[in-house]
Order: sequence, then C-alpha cells, then structure tokens
Amino acid sequence: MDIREENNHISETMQSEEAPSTSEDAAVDILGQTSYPLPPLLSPLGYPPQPASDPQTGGFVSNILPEPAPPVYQQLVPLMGSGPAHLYSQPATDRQGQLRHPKLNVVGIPDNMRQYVRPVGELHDVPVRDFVVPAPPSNISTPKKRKCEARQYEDRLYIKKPPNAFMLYLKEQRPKVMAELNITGSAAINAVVGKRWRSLSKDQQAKYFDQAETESCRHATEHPDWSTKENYGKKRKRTRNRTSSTASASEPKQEAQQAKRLCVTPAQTQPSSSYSVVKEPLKQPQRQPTVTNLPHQQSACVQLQNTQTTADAPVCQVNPVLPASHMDFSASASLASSAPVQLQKQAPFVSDTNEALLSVVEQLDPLLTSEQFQQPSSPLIGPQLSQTSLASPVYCALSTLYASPDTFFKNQKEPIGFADIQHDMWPILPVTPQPDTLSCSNTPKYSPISPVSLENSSPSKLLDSFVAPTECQPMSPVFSETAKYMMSLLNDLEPGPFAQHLQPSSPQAGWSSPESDQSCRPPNHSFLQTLY
DNA sequence: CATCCTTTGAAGATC
DNA sequence: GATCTTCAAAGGATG
Repeated sequence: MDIREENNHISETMQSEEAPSTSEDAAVDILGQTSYPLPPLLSPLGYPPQPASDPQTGGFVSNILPEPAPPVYQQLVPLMGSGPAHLYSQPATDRQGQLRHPKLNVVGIPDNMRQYVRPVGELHDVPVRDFVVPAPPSNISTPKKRKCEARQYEDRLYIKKPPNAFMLYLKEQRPKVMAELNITGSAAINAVVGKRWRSLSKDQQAKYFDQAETESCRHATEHPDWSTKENYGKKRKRTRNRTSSTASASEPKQEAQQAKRLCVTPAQTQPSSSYSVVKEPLKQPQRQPTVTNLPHQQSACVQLQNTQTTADAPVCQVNPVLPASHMDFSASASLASSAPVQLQKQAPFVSDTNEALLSVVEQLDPLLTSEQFQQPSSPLIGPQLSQTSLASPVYCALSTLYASPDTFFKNQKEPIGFADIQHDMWPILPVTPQPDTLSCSNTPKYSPISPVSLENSSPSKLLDSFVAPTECQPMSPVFSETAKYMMSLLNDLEPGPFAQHLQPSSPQAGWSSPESDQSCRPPNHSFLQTLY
C-alpha cells in the first residue's frame, strides 16, 4: 500500500474512532488558542470534495463558512515527507490531540501554511504531520466580515511568485530612493529604481540575479509543485487588455492621467519600457528604427523618427537605453520620468569643454583604456554568420574603418560611436580568431560604428556614443586601438566650432548631482537616438 | 475599498 | 517561435 494511502487509511480510522465530538472541541483541545480563519481546502487528490464555487472568493468559502453560525473548524491533514500540504488534505486527528514531535522540521510546506502544520509521528520512518487548521472566529455575523475573512483565507494560502532580480533590487533601493529624493509614491520610486537598474553594469546586476536564482531555488524547494500558473489570473482582475486590444476613446484620458501622475505632459511621454509599449501599441505606434537590421540587444543607437525634432520639445526625455550603462546617471536621469520636466528650447547642438570630456572619458569603461585585450569569439565556434547584411551601415562603416583605421579616423569629419555589435557581425571583422582566448562566445561585443552628422553633434555626443560592454570583456585589438585613437583625438580636440555653443556650466555636474539637475540629463544624451 | 500606477524579469498564455 | 499577459513589491492615487 502506498504510504500516502496508508496514511490516509490510518487517518480515516483515527478520525472515525477518536475524533472529538465536535470540531469546536477539537480546535480547543488541540490549539488551545484563539481561532483563526480557515484557509481554503485544496484537494488535487479529489478528497475531500471540492467546495461549491464562490465567485467572490474563488470557490472556497461555501463549505468553510456555512450559514448561519459557522462552527469552529478543525482540519487535520496528515503530511508526509516534503510534499505540499495541500496535496494531503485528508481529514485526520491526533490521538491525544497533542504534539508528539514539536520540533520536527517542516519541509516542503508553504510558509503561509506552516502555522497550521504540526508533526504527529512517523510512518515507515517518514514524518507524519497534521495540518491543523485554526477555526475562524465564531462571532462572524455580517457578510462584510465574512468577505474579509474569506480574503484572509486566500491570502494565507496564496503562494507568491519568487522575486526576480529587479524586484530584489527594487526592494533594496526603495528606502534609499525615498530618503534621497524625498518621494513616497511607489510609482515614482519604481521609475527611479528602474532607471538605476538599467544604469547598473551586468556585474552589478549579477548580484541580484544570483539572489533571484537562490530565491527561486528556495521557492522551488519549499513549493515543489508550485508554478506561476497557480497564481495566474488569481491576483486581481486585470483590465489592461482593454487598452492594448481595443483602442478605446478613454485612452487619451488615461495617457493624460498617467502623464499627470508623473508630472510629465503627454507630449513628453514616450514608451520607456516594455510595459508601456505593450500597453499602448495602437495609441502610439512603435517607432521603428530606420535601420532594420540593428542588433536586437541594447540597440541604443537608433534613429527614432519624429523624435526630438521640434524646437519646443524637451531636450531631455526618457531614454530607453543609457549610454555607458555602467555610469551612474540614475538620480538625475531617472527624474526625467518621475519629476516635472523643465522645458527648454533645444539648441542646435551643445558642446562641452575638454575638461568635461576628459572627466567623462575617465568614467568610461576601463575596457577602453585597458592594455589587456582579448580576441573576439570565433565565428567558427560561436554563432555563425546568419543575417548580416552587407548593406548595413554597420558593415559599411566597419569595412571602411578596418581597411585603414588610421586613415579613417584622420579623415573622419564626423564623430564615431561605439555600440553594440552582435555575434553575427563578428565574421565580417578582420580579426583572426583565437579559440584559446575565448571566454564568452555568445555575448555581445562592442565596436566602433556609424558616423553621424557633424552639424548636430559635439565632442560629448561622441562620448555618448560609447556603450560600455556589459556582459564580457573580450575586445579585439582593432577595437581597442580604435578606442585609444579616439581618446587621443578627444585629448587633442580643440573647442573650434563647438566653442560658441559651450554651456556655462559643465554638464558633468548635472549628470552626477540629482539636486543640480532636476529636469533632465544633458541634451547630448538624446544623441543616441540620432547616431544612425 | 478594490484597483491602478510604475518598474524589470520570469513564465504562462495565446496566436 | 514570437508576442502578449500576468505577477512578483509597495504605497499613494483614483473611481
């Protein structure tokens, strides 16, 4: 006989022979404490019978709170091993109504149900535990109270999803952001934290991904049969699909309301997250990059049509991807979406002092100045060339660049940027693969690409076009030399035609000090969107 | 008082 | 397989 079946059999026998005369007696006898609401009965095994469905509470209440005066309930469920408690929802009682092994560890039982579990003995060397369900208050008299208690039942049984990396980071950063920026609204705080999260390097984020993985493993251990499907659709009645599936007339109102909450006018709002994109695809169609074969990941250098083209448009906006993502622009940058935006006339272009440029250079990823370089991943080993278009601006720029890097840069009239380059671009690069140096074969690399128009650029914009490697360090000597060459160009750069557009203060200060720039990041950060 | 808002990531649902 | 949807946290805002 299966242990579970045997256990059930014993439980049934015990219940029939020695169950307290009333459930209330049992509750008082065993618990000796104030009763608690009864959690819902989950019985995947088909026993006891499923309660009648209750639309208010998901179908649990009808046999939990019988009318008119609900008795005090007791439910003793034998638990064995580490199986989830709700899988063993078999009525049973303890012979003496006492804890036989009060210190037995309870494993595999949801945290929110452990309070109901007590060990009662062993069966075939397997710990047997009773699932003691405290009784609900006996003085329930109003439907309102019953509804409230029913919600408590659900909350008690509800096994939540394990937090992901961002959720852990959010939880950690929330009090800090509240203290630093003196804001309380979770929406605004989350926006700030979201920006900070995106500004973190992969290494910095790895800490939280590791924690999330640990949490996930722990969650899986404690709830082996749980999956996100358990909670799907149970949390709340969502209505978001109405905005995505049907372009209702209320959407402009919602958009205005949303912008109002963020103290940003609708004209200033822009999809800054997957959520926003998903939420309002019809209202504000996705602006497609002008280059369709751009790298999918970290496609920071993308021309967004109809973006930042009007004179009254804010010079700063929510930028989906920050340049030099490891640099901490978070405080000031994040305010672009969470704090009132200071409208400014957009200058034709903005330049920087050499001091400011050099200070930015110093903050760039050490990769750009490191003497330790590795070869990129081998196209023979890594992903094969698949969809690289020879007409790609990336390819055109690279072909010219690598044909004669020195000449290319000396004759270059336009700023050069660094951006993400995908693995499928590596085969076109004139770098001899050295498999023995491979350390990260599937991660993006970064390469100089794409010139831009000089009329609308500045030295600092050139710096903006650097996108720090985020996943691994390998970088070809060609890239490195190019980067160093660009540094030398920057060092020798004279104000020249940019001087007349110098700002009175260094933008660097505005980047690093949240208090000094409550409006936005320097306008040159929107430059990423025009790199192509 | 229930739900929304807001973020990113994971995972299930849907097409 | 790509895309969409939901839910993790959390507290003020909203209807």
